[in-house]
Amino acid sequence: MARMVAERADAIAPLAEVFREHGYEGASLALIGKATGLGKGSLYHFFPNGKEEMVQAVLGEIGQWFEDVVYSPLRNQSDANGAIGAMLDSTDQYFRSGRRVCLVGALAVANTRDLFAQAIRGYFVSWVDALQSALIRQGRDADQSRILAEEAVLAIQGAIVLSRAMDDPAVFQRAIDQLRKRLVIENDTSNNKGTIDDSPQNEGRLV
Amino acid sequence: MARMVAERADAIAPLAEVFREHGYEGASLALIGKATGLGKGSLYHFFPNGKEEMVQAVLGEIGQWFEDVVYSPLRNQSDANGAIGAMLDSTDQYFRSGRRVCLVGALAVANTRDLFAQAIRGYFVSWVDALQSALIRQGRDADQSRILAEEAVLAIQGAIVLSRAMDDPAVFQRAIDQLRKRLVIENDTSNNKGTIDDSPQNEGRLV
DNA sequence: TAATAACTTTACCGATCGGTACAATCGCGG
DNA sequence: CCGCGATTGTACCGATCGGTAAAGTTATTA
Repeated sequence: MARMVAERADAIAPLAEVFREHGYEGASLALIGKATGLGKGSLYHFFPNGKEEMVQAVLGEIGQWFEDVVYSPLRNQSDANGAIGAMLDSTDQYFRSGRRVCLVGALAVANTRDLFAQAIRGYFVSWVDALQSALIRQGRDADQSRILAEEAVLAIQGAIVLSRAMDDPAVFQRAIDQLRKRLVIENDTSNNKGTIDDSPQNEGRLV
Repeated sequence: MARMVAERADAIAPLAEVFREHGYEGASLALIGKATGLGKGSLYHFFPNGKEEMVQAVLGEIGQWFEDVVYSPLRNQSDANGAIGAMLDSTDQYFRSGRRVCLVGALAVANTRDLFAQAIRGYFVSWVDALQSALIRQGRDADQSRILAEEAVLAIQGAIVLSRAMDDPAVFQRAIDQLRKRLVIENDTSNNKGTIDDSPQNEGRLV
């Protein structure tokens, strides 16, 4: 027989899925128990503060994953341009082209926002800051990078909403494509370094 | 004493607010009763199919409002450029610079999406189609207009999420500003119906 | 192997859920 | 002023909610 004694860490991933799919209030202890394979006793053993602690644990795990896979490369990787491209790839995979909801974004628009305000805010602030850092290292102006980073993060959240509303992952993928055009500087080794066009129509595009 | 007998139409606005603030599952009949001032008896008299019918009624009202105020001008107004600008103004006001959640967007990411899939899809399809129509009438390429319209609608949804997550309406307003730069063509020196606003907020912009 | 800690099962709690039934009340046309 | 349909208040339903208590079982350690 497989091990009867579970570990807290094993519950995090199923918890994340059930909260993503049903939201904070919609995820009942019955659903949570089914998703994790744990009874109430075990759940309250690992998370004495109930659902709130479960979500906090999930948010911590999500934050750590993004820190390792997305934010840290954006901040530290010498190839800023490559880090931005990798961010778009990771994001597309993580959100399954919009089929998977962003739990943090969903919590941000729910009435339970205040309970997790700090974690929600931190998630997005880190993302925008890290992306801005990479954009600046690409050689862009700091203010323009700020705007661009905010626009990019916001577009990803909006793309999830819209692609789910349309029930069409292509919507999400088009949004990622557009972001790639606006954020990643194509480097033809043959030609000059080029300049960055900050005009409204071609904002941030290399010309 | 005010009239004791309520009308169904009077309940729609409070219903919209309570569903916006608490979501479909989170809006209990107790909350709904408090928000509308109606008891269960009245509520089930006006909406025999319960909460689902209430939300459908709200979605219908929302759709009608956007049709009248946003979509129709985008499609039919001869001044396409002006209609786009007006759309951004209306949107900023309607969503209270991100302080007010988009019910349709919130339903799109909730697990109850399937119940209202048709209305949700119609809301966004109409928006994107109408905006594309205006962009084409501005003289833009059809394919590019499609992409741009999708990006704009998506950005508005994302801006709501992000500005709520940050608890900062300025995030929403920056997003609207950026959209104005990208969507509204300012260079029409020919027949200029507007005036130049020199106030700090709108310096040098056509209003 | 005995003691102890970690984990699980089960039964149960009061509160609230969405929804129903129905009698009482209201406004209005006759 | 009557009668009738539209509206409302209230009591109630079974189900489920999040959470607690405590006895039982398993793994770890000494």
